[in-house]
Amino acid sequence: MTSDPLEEFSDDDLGYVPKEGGIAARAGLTTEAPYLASLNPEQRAAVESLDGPVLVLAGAGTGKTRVLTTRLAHLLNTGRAWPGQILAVTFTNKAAREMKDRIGTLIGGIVEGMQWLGTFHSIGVKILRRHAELVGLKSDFSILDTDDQIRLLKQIIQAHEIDEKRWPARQLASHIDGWKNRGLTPDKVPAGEAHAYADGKGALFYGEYQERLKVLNAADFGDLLLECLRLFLENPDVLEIYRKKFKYMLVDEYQDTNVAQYLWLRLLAGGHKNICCVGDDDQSIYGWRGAEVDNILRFEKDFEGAKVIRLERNYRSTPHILAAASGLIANNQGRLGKTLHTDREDGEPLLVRRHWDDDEEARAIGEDLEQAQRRQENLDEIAILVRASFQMRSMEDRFITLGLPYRVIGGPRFYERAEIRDALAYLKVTAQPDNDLAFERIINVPKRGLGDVTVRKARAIASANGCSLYRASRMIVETDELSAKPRGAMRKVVEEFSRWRSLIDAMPHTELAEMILDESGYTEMWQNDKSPQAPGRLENLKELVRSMEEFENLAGFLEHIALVMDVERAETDQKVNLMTLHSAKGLEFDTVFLPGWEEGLFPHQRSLDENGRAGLEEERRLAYVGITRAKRKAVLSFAQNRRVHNLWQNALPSRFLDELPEANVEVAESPSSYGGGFGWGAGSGGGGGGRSGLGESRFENFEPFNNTYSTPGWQRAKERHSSGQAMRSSPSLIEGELVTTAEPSAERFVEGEIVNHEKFGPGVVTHVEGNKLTIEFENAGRKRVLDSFVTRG
DNA sequence: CTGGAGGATCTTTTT
DNA sequence: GATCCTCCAG
Repeated sequence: MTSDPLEEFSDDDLGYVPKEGGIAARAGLTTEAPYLASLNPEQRAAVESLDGPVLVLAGAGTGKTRVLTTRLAHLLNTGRAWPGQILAVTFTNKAAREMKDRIGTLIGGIVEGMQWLGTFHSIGVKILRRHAELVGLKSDFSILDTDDQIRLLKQIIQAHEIDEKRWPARQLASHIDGWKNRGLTPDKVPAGEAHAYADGKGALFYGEYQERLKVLNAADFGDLLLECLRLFLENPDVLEIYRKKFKYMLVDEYQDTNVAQYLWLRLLAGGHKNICCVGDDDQSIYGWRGAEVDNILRFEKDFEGAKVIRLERNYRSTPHILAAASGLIANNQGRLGKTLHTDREDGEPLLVRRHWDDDEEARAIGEDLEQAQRRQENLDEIAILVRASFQMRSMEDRFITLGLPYRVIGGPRFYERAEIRDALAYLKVTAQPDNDLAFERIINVPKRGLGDVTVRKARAIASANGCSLYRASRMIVETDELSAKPRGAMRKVVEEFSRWRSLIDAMPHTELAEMILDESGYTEMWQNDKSPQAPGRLENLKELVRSMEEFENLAGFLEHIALVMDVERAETDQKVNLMTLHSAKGLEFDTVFLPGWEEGLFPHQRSLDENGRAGLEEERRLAYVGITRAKRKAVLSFAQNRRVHNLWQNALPSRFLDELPEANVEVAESPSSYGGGFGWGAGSGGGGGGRSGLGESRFENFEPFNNTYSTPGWQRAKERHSSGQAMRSSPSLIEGELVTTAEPSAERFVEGEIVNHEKFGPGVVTHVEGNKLTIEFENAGRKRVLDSFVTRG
């Protein structure tokens, strides 16, 4: 079969224009493709508007992925473009894979030709490797992960003798990431911002870091885009190649693009302007890592003559769920505005539950899950979505006790585990001897007597000779620079690596990997380790070798894992899903549990403190994402007491709960609510319900717990809450509300005051920070608590 | 150079 | 509570 047009198409046929009718015509299909018939009018418009800039505003559950894939199929089917002429970018590997799969089922094997369907990063790498020399790299440059990045920055910080305690490398890394996200090279960093780190050394270090990367022939994640952008800007001829090549562009989750990505897209779309962006401003939840909601809000201005298509018909959720989510998100100001509607008529209101503490919350959810299990419901269709990962622990504890099958999605990434990184470092050094960071990582793992001193000597030789650490190590063993013991150890390491390298082409890469791990003593190190995690780590190492089987060779495997930080595990058993709200985006479940709707946790205090109103709105979008994951049922809950860092904090119902339309919400006391043995102890002072302040949460005082809310601490907390609510109308004051808001002086505690805490007993206030008190308790030691938990005397 | 003890910091989310 | 880091004694 030489008639397959794809076989004749080479990626370098840039000027090639497919003949009229394209693949479909050749294959003898009719003009009215069957896949169009099943679309609703808006979806169809989104699929068929092929020319010029198009923004598809796709609300939650409106068939976004379907539109994207059908549009791709349509482009191919109508002969507008060959697979290799379409650029389709996503944010996650998962999304890219899913799109590939779905196109595959739609139009068969053509997917193979879609070489430019992938994440921003993977496409960036592909382009960079081809033109690496133009940005000061070699085409086999290595890709640093966050960990490598931090270690490299630490070296730079140390070289400048900066106190790393005061200026953590992490912080510098996040500044640099931020700059890269905004498309700023070191020379472009605004002077004011350079001062954010180490009294103005930020930009300087950024520059040095970039230089080091070039010497190491490496790029970090941010570079994959930024350097690509620089490549295009400095080499118009290169840009022109890609402008011609990509006749059509497709962008998924456009609301998540950062400035660098936006600039990159705009450059590429500059010629033909056939760019279609799909997204939902209401689901923009990645502002903290540089995403600019503004990109989507500004689309019509940026791309002249843009067509905007709204997908508002929801195929996922019940009317109650949709109405609740819509009511909530309507509180946001910066949005394009959409009204989701559905034809469904069934459904029950959202359930809001109050719990005493996080354990009770977990217990209640556990009971619901057991019931669902008894009713033979599909556990895969149930999810618990939490704001912060620490919330997962009480859930997991409970599920383990109950023997409920569950899976954690997103959790600690496989490739980020220490043992996996070590093993990978061995493989990397074998394949790429000049990978200094990898070599440094394992030069003394397992312990072989090559400590700091030895490594420093080797590094000195390396920089004196302008060569890599590995080469320097080879040189150093020929000299008397090292004393006998380290020299012998070093010689052994270096020789082993060169032996392993010589075997790369001689044996299957999986076997080689096993051999390296065994002969280096790495496996043995964990076998001798008595910690309870050790067997799991050995298991992970086996899993790693197993996962290598899918790849042709070592180099292919290493390239893959640099970009795909997660491993897909085939799961067949039915399990309840546990994950963060962020990783739930794009998924849907029959029933969704949303625990932890408390002020400070959700919305997260940090979001409010650091980003004020914008932070609050992003949190609200996160809430919107959470609710709209549910097809049939959503159960929201909040706990009045939550353990954070092992000390108890009292909490108030999230303002988001109050923003849900009453008609769509049903309030329930926790089914297993008996308050436990904690008790509020003191205070019976009656009549607490007298306040009818506008700001009071309607979830604070429902029966039958009313009487417990009259303690002085609770009263204070309520007042604070209402002052917080008052601030909602004057958004500029959002920052620092609740926890740091000053109360009327009469209520404040001062240092040295003797106080009593319901749980910890008597103690002395040693420090006051807003309403956070540090108290030296007679029996419980030093704790940080909120003032509403203690009484005078 | 190693290992253990003690201390600080932290828990938003990802390529 | 956990992990990561630093410091100090062998």
